[in-house]
Parts: sequence; structure tokens; C-alpha cells
Amino acid sequence: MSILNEIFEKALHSRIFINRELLLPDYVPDELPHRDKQIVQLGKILAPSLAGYRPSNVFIYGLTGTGKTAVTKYVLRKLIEKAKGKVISAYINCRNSDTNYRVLADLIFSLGKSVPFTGLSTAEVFSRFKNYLDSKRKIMIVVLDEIDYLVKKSGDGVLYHLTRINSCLKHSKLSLIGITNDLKFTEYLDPRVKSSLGEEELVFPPYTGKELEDILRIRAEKALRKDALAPGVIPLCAAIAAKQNGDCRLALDLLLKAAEMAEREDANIVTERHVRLAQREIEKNLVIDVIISMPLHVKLVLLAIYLAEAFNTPEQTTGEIFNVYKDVCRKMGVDPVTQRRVSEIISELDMLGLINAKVVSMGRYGRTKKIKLAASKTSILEGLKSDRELYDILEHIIEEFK
DNA sequence: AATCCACAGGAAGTGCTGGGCG
DNA sequence: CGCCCAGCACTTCCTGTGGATT
Repeated sequence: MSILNEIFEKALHSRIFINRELLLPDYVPDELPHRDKQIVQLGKILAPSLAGYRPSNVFIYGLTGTGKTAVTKYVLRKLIEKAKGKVISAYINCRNSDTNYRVLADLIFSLGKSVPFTGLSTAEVFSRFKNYLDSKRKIMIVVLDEIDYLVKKSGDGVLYHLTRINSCLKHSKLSLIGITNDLKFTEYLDPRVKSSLGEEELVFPPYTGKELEDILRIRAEKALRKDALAPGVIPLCAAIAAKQNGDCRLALDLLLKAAEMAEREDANIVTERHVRLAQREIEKNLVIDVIISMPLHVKLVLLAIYLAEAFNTPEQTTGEIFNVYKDVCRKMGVDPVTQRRVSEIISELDMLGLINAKVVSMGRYGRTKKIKLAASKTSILEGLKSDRELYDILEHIIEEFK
């Protein structure tokens, strides 16, 4: 009892945190340093909505953690406050809703209605959305975050209809804000969608190390106790994140995790060592998270690549991986999938960043992918072990491969 | 210059799940 | 209830291809 009490007391009187929330990734602060220009630009674009005009569609481009989402949410929040009910908005993350159907379902939900999450035809859902929206008599601003995920997976069908919806609306208007970190994806877009979505374009440059330091300082001031930070901590977080394309989300996460590490150790201050630990943990968790959600055969192909690299050469071709994979399947008593599918899985793993797969031609010796691991072996192994089915036999299979 | 390997990767389809609708 | 719909993991069948070797 008294132990528990002690734990709770400690949580109440943290030596590190004042307000942990301020470091969480989806927290939108009251001020966004070094993004004034973008805030003004976006504000100018959206302002006409206050007078009842439809704002231009906007296309926002910038790498991860450059403040695209934060700025958009921030400007939208201010706008909605000012609009006194004339303007409504919806925020959709297309990584979660990566099908045409789900985007529309989410839009309807944000209008306060609901729709079955499967079963209807997309056309039906679209027409319902149109009717609901028109009956609202509002200007609606729709944010499609990570829009490239939607387009790559489901095409630009919804986008096309959404950009043309205004001609079917009598009482309402709709504007789109598309956010992406992949500029190349516009190649997949129907030119009509592309020009419509790109009525206005905003670019978010990566934060510099100095800017990241600034941001971290401002946040840390309110989130953490004054003397809880060793002097090198913030510069280190900023430096690591600056190397990762100026990713502010990573910088904040590093600081948060480092502080948590320190707290768990019962330390009085966060040191650079904690940041290093945090860095390793973040990387590991990233890897484990993606592996957990993968279907069995994707895991098995990843295992095959792991085994090939651990016990053979550090660079393999599709055919060789396929053989190892078939071996693994046999040992597990599972039917293997076709090489066509394995080739696709390898591309998927490459996109997830777990491996590097590059198409190369070896002349007479064919054309294939050169494959090697991109994530740390221990993280991958741990990720694979998180699968109950694999956990039991993994050690066994690895033994056999030696 | 022609050949030919070892695949890449597109197209279309299947079987299954999980949910409509009337 | 029967039928329809979207999504997913996967198959079948296929055409395409960079460049070392012949």
C-alpha cells in the first residue's frame, strides 16, 4: 500500500514535469514560432470565407514535422472562432482513412451525421454527404492531411468529385486543403484535380537546428521544471531532429521521452544520456509498431530477409529471398505465397522503411531487386517476436539457420 | 548488334470478411 | 432472406526491360 502511495505521490509531484501534455505530438500551441509567414499566407487564403465567399483550395507541401498540420489547425481554429458559425471545418488524416469510402464517411460524421462504415456504394455515400452539406448552408473547409496516402491507395476519385461538388451545391460551399510531404504524388493526379487543388500552394521549409532549439525552449519552459534540464539536452534534441529533415515532431518526442526516461530513473535532471536512450527507443518503437500490424506473410518475408542477412550475404535478390522464405514456410508448415506476391511484399517493406530494395540490372544475370535491411536487427527481431505465432518458433528457426 | 536472364510490375480475377439494403 | 458492396490478401497470366555476355 505504502509503495503504491509513494508511486502516486511521485506522479503528483514530479521532479521533471510541470505539464507533460505540452510535449505531446498533437498538442497545438498558442504560438507557432518561425511559421509566421505560413500562418499569414494561409490566413489570407481562407479569410474570404468570413465574407461568405468560397476560399481557394490549398495545397500544402512540406516534410514531416515542419508544422503543416499544426499551422493548418491553428489558422482554422482562429477562423472558426471569428466566423461565428458561418464556417465549419473537418480534419481528416488520410493515413487512417485511406479509402474513398472512409474519407466520405468521415466527412459525414463531421457534419454530425453517421453512415455505416461499410456496405453502401461510394456514390451513395457521396450523394448523402452532398445533401447533408447543402442543408447546412455553411462554408465547409476540409483538410485532407497526408493526402498522398489516399491517392496512392485509392486514386483521386473522391478528390475529383469533391473539387467539383460546388457546382451541385445551392446553399453551401466547400474548400479543400490538401497536405502532403510527398510532392511527387501529384503525378498520379488527374490534371483537373491537380489544377483545382493547387489553386494556392504553400511550402513549409524544414526547421533549422536553431529554430528547433527555439521551439523546444518555449515548450520546455512551460512543460518542464526550470532546473530539470541539463544544458546540452535541448541542443542535442534539436540537432538530432535537424538531421532528420528538421522534423519538429521528432524533436519534441525526443524531449518528452528523454524526460520520461529521467523520471523513470528517479533522476532530478534530464541529461544528454537520456536523450540518446530516448532516440534508441523511438527508433525501436517505430519499427515494432509497423511490424505488429503486418499480415503473416509480410512478417515471414521480413524474417527471410533478416535470416539471409544475418547468416549469408548482407545483400540479397528477390529470388534468393523467395527461396529462404519458402524454407521458412516449410519449417512452419505454412503454404507459401507466389513469387509475384513476395516481390510486392518486398516493395511494401521498402516503403515502410524497414528494408532498402533497389531495382538493379545485372545484365546477363537478369534484373532484380537488391535487398538489405534498413532498420536495426534487434528491433526487427523484437517486432517479429511480438507475434505470438512467431514467438514460439523464432528461436528454433534461427538455430536451424546457423 | 543481338541475345537473354531474372526478375519487375500491370491487369484482371478469386475467395473471403464484414457489413449494408429492402 | 438473398443480394450487393468495398476492402484485403493473394493468384494467374502477362508483357517489359537494363545491360553483361555472346
